[in-house]
Amino acid sequence: MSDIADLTAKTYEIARLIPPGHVTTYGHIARLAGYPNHPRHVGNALKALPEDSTIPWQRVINAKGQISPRGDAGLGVARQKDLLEAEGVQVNSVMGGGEVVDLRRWGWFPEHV
DNA sequence: GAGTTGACTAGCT
DNA sequence: AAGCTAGCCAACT
Repeated sequence: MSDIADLTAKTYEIARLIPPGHVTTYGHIARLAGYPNHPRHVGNALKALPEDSTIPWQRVINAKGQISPRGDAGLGVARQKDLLEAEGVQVNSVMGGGEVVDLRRWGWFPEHV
């Protein structure tokens, strides 16, 4: 079993632990999983999820608190924003089409799980 | 099998 | 305060 498969599994496992109404970052999940230098793969693992997955991928955003775009003209971003707002997370629109969450208020950053 | 890409970050300018 | 650079490493071309 490769380390990466382990990280992918832990990414999903940790994502499920994020409480509704909170968000965390790619880098933090990578750290909790024990792979502090692999934040990119966390994103890669999440983008591979099917749309009807039970994993709350919408609660994972980047370290700046922004919803990362994926070159689909913002469709995925809009869907993610909807899901977060439905849980009570405030998502602020930024000029240019970006969406941002205040990590000081909605962030979930446990030391370990 | 080498080069490019990316749902990232931390640090410097 | 906002933007750029370097570092990172698996997946894809």
